[in-house]
Amino acid sequence: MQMSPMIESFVLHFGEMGSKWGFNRTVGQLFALLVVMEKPLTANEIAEALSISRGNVSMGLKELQSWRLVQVNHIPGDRKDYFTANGSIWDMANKVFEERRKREIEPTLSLLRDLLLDKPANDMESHAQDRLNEIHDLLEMTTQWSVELQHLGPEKLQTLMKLGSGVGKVLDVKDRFLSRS
Amino acid sequence: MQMSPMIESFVLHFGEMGSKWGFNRTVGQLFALLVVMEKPLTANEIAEALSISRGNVSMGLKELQSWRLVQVNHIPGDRKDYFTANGSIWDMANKVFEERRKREIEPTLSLLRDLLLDKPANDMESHAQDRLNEIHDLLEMTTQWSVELQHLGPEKLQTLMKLGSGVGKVLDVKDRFLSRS
DNA sequence: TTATACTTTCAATAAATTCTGAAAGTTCAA
DNA sequence: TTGAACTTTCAGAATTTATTGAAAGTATAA
Repeated sequence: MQMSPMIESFVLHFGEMGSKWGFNRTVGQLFALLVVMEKPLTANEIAEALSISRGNVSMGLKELQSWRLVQVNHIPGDRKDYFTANGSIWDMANKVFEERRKREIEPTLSLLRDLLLDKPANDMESHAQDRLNEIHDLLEMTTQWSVELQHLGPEKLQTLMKLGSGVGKVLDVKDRFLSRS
Repeated sequence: MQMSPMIESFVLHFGEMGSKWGFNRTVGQLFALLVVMEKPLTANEIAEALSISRGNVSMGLKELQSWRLVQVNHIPGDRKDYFTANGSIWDMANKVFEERRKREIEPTLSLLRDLLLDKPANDMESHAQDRLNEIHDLLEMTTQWSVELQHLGPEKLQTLMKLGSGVGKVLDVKDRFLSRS
């Protein structure tokens, strides 16, 4: 399976960016390839296309499955696993976002909660706790918000985003509306 | 400079999380320590507190400066550099967010724009371009949005976040308001 | 049950990243 | 100027992470 130059640059770039996005190079490439390909691919085709070992592909697919980003398909009478990217681009972005929240934010939030339970032993700790508290509140608020935005569903979210900074105006409208009643 | 157990767990945790947040362990620890400390610290104090080499501290501080997260202070009659975290927790979160956008999103957006300029050579490329286009639009929209939200300023942003999923209702209110005139 | 066509695992190795500490650089008071 | 007090740099060492490929595992058809 030969990649066209366009697809190849995309795949390689996603590999490089992969590390910034929470997975490694191979996983990034794997994902990019599956997203861009029309047909489901077998593990061997993937290994060949990316010039990496079969074992590495297996690991990478496992990782992508833990992110719920790929789907396994079967063809009747064929014993191989066929892989595709799972869901629309929007769905995938959502999953990456959510997964990263779980991995990057939740553990910190949980530690902060623990540390804030203890009484500060001295001035230094007291000041430190103030800072921890600010961080906790910020993380909690943004987490909460992102959860709620996801529940809003794609359509409303898209409306909201297109509104852009116009959101400020909407808030004003709301204030005016409320103060009238 | 001895860290209290509470501060130590915080610092160590931030070190571990650091890698998920776009910097390495040492940089994460450095940052956590500066955030939590009331007084400015010298590079030597930091090295001692974290039990790492002086050179490593110098590198780490340089990195944090590139994120605009630390400030250098001087005390008259003292030749040493004194470091503190720069701005409120809110400011720092903003900076991290913005910096990550620049590093994680912009390069991809720029590559996608390039790849979308070429005419697709065949069916496979045509399908691939459709996918690239979806990704491009999504990234562009969210980038745009996050820029505008930042310009909104902390107060309005906080109002908006506290509104949570109530934002859906506000959108409805806006619709009703508009359709009346 | 065996052979076959596949997948997964994992120990060894390769590659990438981080860290150290000695040396070089800078600044400033004397 | 000099030299003391500091900072930065960078080559090599240590550590961490990723990759390979051979061996083990699994499912199916005959």
